[in-house]
Amino acid sequence: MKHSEVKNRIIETASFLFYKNGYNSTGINEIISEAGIAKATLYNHFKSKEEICLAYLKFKNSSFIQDVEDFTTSKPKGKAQVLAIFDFLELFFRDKDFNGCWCIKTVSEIPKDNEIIRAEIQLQKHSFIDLISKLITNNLENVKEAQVKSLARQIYLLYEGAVGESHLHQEDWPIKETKQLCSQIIS
Amino acid sequence: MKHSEVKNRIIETASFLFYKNGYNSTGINEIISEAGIAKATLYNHFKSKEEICLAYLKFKNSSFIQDVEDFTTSKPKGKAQVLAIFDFLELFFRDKDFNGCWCIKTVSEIPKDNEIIRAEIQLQKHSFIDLISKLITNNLENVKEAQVKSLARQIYLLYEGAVGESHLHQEDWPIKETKQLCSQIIS
DNA sequence: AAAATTGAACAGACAAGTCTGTCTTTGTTT
DNA sequence: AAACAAAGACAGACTTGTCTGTTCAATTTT
Repeated sequence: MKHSEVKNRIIETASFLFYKNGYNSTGINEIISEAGIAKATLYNHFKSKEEICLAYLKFKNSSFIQDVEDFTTSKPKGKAQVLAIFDFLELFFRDKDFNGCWCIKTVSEIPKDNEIIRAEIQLQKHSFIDLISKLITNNLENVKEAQVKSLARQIYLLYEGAVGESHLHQEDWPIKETKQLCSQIIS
Repeated sequence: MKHSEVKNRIIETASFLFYKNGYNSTGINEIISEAGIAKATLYNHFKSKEEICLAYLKFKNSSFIQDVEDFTTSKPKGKAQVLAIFDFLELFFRDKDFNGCWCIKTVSEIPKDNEIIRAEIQLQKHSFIDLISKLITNNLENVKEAQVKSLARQIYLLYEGAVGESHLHQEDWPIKETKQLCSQIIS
């Protein structure tokens, strides 16, 4: 196996396990045995478990941003493209591997003073808010420039609430209610 | 110290540590040394760490429900009493011990198949939704009976989103934005 | 006297990370 | 083409330390 392939395999395996079972509950031994690699190989690619955690967050986020962009742009222009993020979430929720937001999960597990992980997570969330901002300016003509930031944040908050609560309750009414609410505020 | 006082001391100490540092990261040894009791005493009151976790969740929730009720009823009747939950959250957020939602934190840490903990958390959230429903029917006369459930859920989702995101970003704009949004939908 | 608490030792599992030494693959040099 | 070298992957033992939960004799409280 190529060098970069091994690294990807580690990231994918660790991501699957971290997301499914939690960061603290997933041991290095579990990762290597699942990935079918040796421990020294893992530590040849990552200098610590925390470094794998960062790679996990980045991996999840880049897939997510890509998927959301693809999904929304496949919808007809206008309000529909904005509301599409909730339809995307509905699909995400129905997936058997759905386990809520990886950022919230990770923040809940790491010590409060871990600035490195926290900074990465805040960065990711801001990139998502930026995506929503772009969706707004591209699709909602009647929204003034000065309102975009606030509106993007509100939609973001609705989305995040829906992710967490649909996961907690294991039901999809949080998605439906927030989509309904979003529809109200963009009309 | 009385028997029940010891038990309360364990619950308070464990709650403080679980909430601050996380459930998995808090060991039994830390709890007993912080509470100043012997390990056998702890296991005389609780048969497992999971049982302490349940007591922790119940302890946090009953304080919370009580505090929210006291705070909202101290405000003038009408819209203000509903919006007061976001002012309450603002105070909660400014508290140095604020660490987000204990339910979300705990759900993020426990195995997916732990039905006992999960059931308790869902119960707590429903009791909070009930509280919001009562706030609506007591304060918003123009809301029809049939709309109460949906509106309560929406306000609940706004609140929960605000808790999680203010914690994640360590800023209070999520609280301000959701309060603004709430104000819009109840007018 | 009965009940509860104490400290300390204990068991057994598991954690992150290091290290030794071997095997395989790749690419370069002769 | 053959010999060689360097890189990286391999298994797995090992260190150091933490974890939950149990046991027990001694002491304190009621």
